[in-house]
Amino acid sequence: MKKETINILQAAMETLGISPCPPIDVEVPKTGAFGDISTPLAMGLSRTLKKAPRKIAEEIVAAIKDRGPFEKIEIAGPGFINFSLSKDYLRNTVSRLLMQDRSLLREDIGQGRRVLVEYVSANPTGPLHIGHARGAAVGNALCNLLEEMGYGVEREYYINDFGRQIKLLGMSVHAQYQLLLGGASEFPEEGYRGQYIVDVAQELLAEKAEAFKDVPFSSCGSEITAWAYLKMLDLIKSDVSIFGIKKYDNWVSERDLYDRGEVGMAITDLRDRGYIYEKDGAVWFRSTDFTDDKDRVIIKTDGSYTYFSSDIAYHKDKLDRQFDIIVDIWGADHHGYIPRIESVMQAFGYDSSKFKVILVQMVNLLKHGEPFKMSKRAGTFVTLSDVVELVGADTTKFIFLTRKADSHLDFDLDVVTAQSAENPVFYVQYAHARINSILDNAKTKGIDLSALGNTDLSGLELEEELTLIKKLLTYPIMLESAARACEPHRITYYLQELAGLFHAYYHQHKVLTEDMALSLARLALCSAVRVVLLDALTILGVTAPEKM
RNA sequence: GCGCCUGUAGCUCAGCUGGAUAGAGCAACUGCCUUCUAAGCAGUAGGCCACAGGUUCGAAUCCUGUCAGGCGCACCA
Repeated sequence: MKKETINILQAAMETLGISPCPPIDVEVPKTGAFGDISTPLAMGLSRTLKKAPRKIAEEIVAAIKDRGPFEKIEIAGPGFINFSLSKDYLRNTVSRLLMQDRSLLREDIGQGRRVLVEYVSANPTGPLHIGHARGAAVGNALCNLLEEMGYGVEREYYINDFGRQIKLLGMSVHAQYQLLLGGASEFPEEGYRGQYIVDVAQELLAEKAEAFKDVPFSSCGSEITAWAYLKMLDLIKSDVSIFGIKKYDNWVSERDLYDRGEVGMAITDLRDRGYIYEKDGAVWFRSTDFTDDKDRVIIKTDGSYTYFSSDIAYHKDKLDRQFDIIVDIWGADHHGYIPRIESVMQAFGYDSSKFKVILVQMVNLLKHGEPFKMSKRAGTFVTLSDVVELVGADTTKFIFLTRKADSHLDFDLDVVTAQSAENPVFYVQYAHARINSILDNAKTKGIDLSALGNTDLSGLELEEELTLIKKLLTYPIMLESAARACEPHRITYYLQELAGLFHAYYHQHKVLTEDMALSLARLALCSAVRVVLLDALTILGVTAPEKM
């Protein structure tokens, strides 16, 4: 619908000899009174052409020779050109959807361009919690969306398996292991105290028996740490799977970056480019040459690297892999890092407009309406797997996706579980299940559904039916804007609107009636709605149940 | 103090990158199940889009300032 409109307008502009033709913007009007699709084109031209917008609109409309699928083109308001689709075109849409005409679902806007999306990347020192779940839901849906829109997507998880945190994990497990054996109980000051540490220590005991009993951390620490780290990685991978997130393509290890010498090489590269200097016994990156407000230390006076060093190496590694777009999804508490990473990108000569950071706001977890403070160190946190068990993966994902990534979000465990039956995800899923049930019903009545795509649809006359089809036609337009803006939450809103239109239609009109031709036409319409519901839910990573 | 994010109905949030008359879900009130699933539908009510300027044909949307909340400002990771 969008493409057809633009083509018509472009042809008209050519006829009028208006060149260069400005980019043509079309939009779906808020109400049907303004047509099915509309353009403010004439208003935008009024300045350069020095003519009244309505006058220009008249000229454009007069220059349209082939009206395409539109039966009515009219000028309204300050100079909008409003297009209304013919009923035949609308009915034909239903057939095309049933015949799997993919152009009605999405446009290939990616054209194979390669996108890297990094998300979650939680430290491998414990299970994922509710905060990570939001990043996971958004990242997963965004990847699905971009993939569907024709981009070559790689999903990536960066593992901070080097440095202090991971050592603390090893020390915590070591201490817990000694405790289990009744040994000395010197638990590290800032160690992790969650139940999962006890579980892992018990596993260690089961696997290695008393091999490390009373052995000091200094002599068995690296072995235990490496072992515990692998357990944590398994735990995270299992959480990802439990939550119904598609598998990652790449797990990039920070330690590997050091082992392969990439950190050193990245710094050498920056030095060659003239962005490195030494001061006060430390080595600095002059990020102020770019967007950062202060320079950053990368090698401390004691000779060790800062965390930023491996970040430099990691982002250079991303650049070396030649992606067209690089997306990092971070918790909003890391927003202060954007300028310095952007600076790194620019220092390596990369067009930083191809680098995009999506900030996912913190999840404000509530219990009984009260803030529930989580601390991994203290072991008081709600794990992702707990939430999935309590609330369900679909509901959790859908809730996270009904909001812009950077809006604050209260996740009240009581509300979410108590009202789960009124959750918007069920509203949408219910529409899908309901259609399924109607189709089943038709089958048991002996109606042949195999040729719905070729059914005569002239019986679709009702306002509700035409409105429903128009909504289906806006699906690819919505998907495109969601993909361009990297905002998968728009899909959830579309779904609620589509489901709403369907529920209303369902209540006002029987699909299966005495009139067989009409019944078939309505069954076809229902099937077409189902196609889109299923498609959109799949992109969100939410299931579409057959029955509820 | 500086920077980033947020401020839209009683509550939680949308608002399609500047368009036409401001949108939904909860909560409140009124109706609807001998009819394909009531996890549903129909209706009522609810607004100074934080505030003040500016930009233009046109602003919830862009710019400046103010106020309020959140989060960052390490030779930690």
